[in-house]
Amino acid sequence: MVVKLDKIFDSVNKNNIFKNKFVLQANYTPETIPHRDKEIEQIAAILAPSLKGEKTSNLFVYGKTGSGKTLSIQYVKNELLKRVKSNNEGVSLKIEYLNCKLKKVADTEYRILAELIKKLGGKVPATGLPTEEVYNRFVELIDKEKHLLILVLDEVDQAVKKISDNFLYNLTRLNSELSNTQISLVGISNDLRFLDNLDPRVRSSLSEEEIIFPPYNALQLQDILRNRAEQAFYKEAVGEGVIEKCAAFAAREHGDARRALDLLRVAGEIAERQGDKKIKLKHIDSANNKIERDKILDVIESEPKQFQLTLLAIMNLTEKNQKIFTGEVYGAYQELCKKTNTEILTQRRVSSIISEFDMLGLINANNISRGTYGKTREIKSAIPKGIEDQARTILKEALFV
DNA sequence: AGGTATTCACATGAAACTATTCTCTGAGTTAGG
DNA sequence: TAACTCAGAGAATAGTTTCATGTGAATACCTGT
Repeated sequence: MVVKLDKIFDSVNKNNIFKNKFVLQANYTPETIPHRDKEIEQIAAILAPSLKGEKTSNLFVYGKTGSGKTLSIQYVKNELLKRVKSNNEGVSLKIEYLNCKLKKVADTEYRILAELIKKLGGKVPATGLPTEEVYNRFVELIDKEKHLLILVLDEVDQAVKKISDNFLYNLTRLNSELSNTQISLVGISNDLRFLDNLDPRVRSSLSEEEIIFPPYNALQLQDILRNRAEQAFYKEAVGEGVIEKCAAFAAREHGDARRALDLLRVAGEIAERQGDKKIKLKHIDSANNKIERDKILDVIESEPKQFQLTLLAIMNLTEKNQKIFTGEVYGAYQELCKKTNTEILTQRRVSSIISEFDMLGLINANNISRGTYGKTREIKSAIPKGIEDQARTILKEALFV
């Protein structure tokens, strides 16, 4: 055993691939953002009036995941703040960034406000207050002194989906209640249709300005990857065609740069673990599989118990039949509940759970009608064959079946 | 044969309920002066 | 009398249940030829 571990530790020590892995991690902010000059300039132009202490237009930013939205905004934000500091003209500018997607941080109106208050140096209990009161405290806090406040709401679509859009309406309307401070909103979304199903009042005020981030194409992705790879890896560690292949993979997925970087990092990790001195093309393939697999298994593992029971029921049934229906799933689910001594939920609820799995992409469900035999959903497992067994094991362990 | 009515087995939505978590408030209690 | 404790009221949220309503097409049921 000892020998084995030594080997592993040695291989880490030798580490002839990574120079600085941090560069490839998701939360790393590079100094340069290639191929986004135009967008950054636009953002800067829109937000520039804030330097003079004027309220800027509200801004709405679109773009698929990994197209550099957040990065660009952060960049402009930092530059603005730097400028304000050096200008020293007594303009008090605050820019707060908030990611609305993070669970437990910001998925209700209350929590978003609470989080903002916390970031601005205030304090508010995690629960117990009426939402109205939190608004008041928020207003009180920011209106105390003369400020210019720019709120950056990342993934607003998520927030609105969960909360309803009058939360945004309240925010836009807040300016009229403020005497000292002015608020501008910057919304970031990766859903292009998001604005369409928004209250017209909110829409018009939120999207005074709009910027669309086009996805990166394969060549641009290569640039980005090369840029980072230089810092992340030792010179000889990246094999021929590796960058190109990563870029190609990610380009296929709507030009997601984050995905491309992940791919490169995981490929590096795999190469390292296998004791190779170089990242080769085959490592990328395994990396691609691994990322895909981990994503699915993570989701499965972190799902609540009732969800896991439902999923196991579905998996057990799909093993026997190609096509299964809601009723059968509910039946199998009930059996499992009895076996595991779990409370049985109503069919209505299980139906919702099935819908959620569909959204997560763990299953495919289609509404079909079977004539006299009723209308139902036809369910198919979307878990790749290769990891079904692993998935099943995880489920069984989690449920003590 | 062709047309229409029925019927099934759920889907989908809305509202109401439950348990839990947390703050705030004010009454009652305690300890010190 | 000030400080402290503690129970109860009120809020918010997640996860559910209850109730109500919707629905697509295979089949049953007519109907007139």
